[in-house]
Amino acid sequence: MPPKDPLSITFSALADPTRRDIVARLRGKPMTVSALAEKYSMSRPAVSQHLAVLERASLVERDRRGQWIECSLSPAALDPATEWLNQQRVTWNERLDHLDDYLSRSTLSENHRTQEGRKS
Amino acid sequence: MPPKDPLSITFSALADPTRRDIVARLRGKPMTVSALAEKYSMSRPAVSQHLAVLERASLVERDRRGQWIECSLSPAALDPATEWLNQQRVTWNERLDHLDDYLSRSTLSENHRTQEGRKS
DNA sequence: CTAACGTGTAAGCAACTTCTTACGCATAAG
DNA sequence: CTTATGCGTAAGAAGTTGCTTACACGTTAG
Repeated sequence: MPPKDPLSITFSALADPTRRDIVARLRGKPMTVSALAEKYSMSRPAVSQHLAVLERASLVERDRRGQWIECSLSPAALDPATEWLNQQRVTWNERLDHLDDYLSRSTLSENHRTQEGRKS
Repeated sequence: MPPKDPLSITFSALADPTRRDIVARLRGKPMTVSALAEKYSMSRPAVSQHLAVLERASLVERDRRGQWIECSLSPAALDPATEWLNQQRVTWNERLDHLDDYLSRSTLSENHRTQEGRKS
């Protein structure tokens, strides 16, 4: 069967609360697999498999450090998904002015040009 | 057994190329179910089931119009997913922006968690 | 009325997910 | 060396997904 397209891989990687929590937790600092596994009420292999899904989506990298493996985030892999969602917004922008309130604090930064101010 | 959380419902609804195409196609112009089904090489019940998934994610509304059912988007349902994705990126940039502070200060307090403090 | 159309639901099936336990392998420690 | 630790993979159970065909139900046409 044909391999899944990248966007589907990304979205289905994010369609699990444990994996989203891993991403959010790694957002602050890299962690080893066992340090991550302590945070969840499932077995360590289950966490390892979640990490494999995130790695397949290019969201997480694992670096061997002696006996330990340090997991770190590759947040650029979220860009295509974010871009797809923003693409949907473009056509809706007349009806979505309330989104500015919803997102303004997180999206509007001088470092990004992704969100142009809409006509007011 | 426990019901899925809203974010997981949204992301897994988007984790399918047919459903993303339906969302993109419905963007701006409502369509009937059969008009949608003509666009894909699968049976009409399959499209109907995809619509049910999108409806369960509050992304699509079906309105009976006589014999036909018109499908339209409920774009606000994408807000939480967009917000989550942007949150990840913002925190990543905050990390990079704070890196200089982090390296130049010997003591680390949680007082500098604001976005306003990040100018070069 | 009867027939055709637009649609949803039911049942079934193959493929995929998400967990488990058991095991293998490498590194570190005694 | 021998043992413990960190981690991955294998195999299997249980549930979910994505399709199919068959059918039911309401609406429109003749």
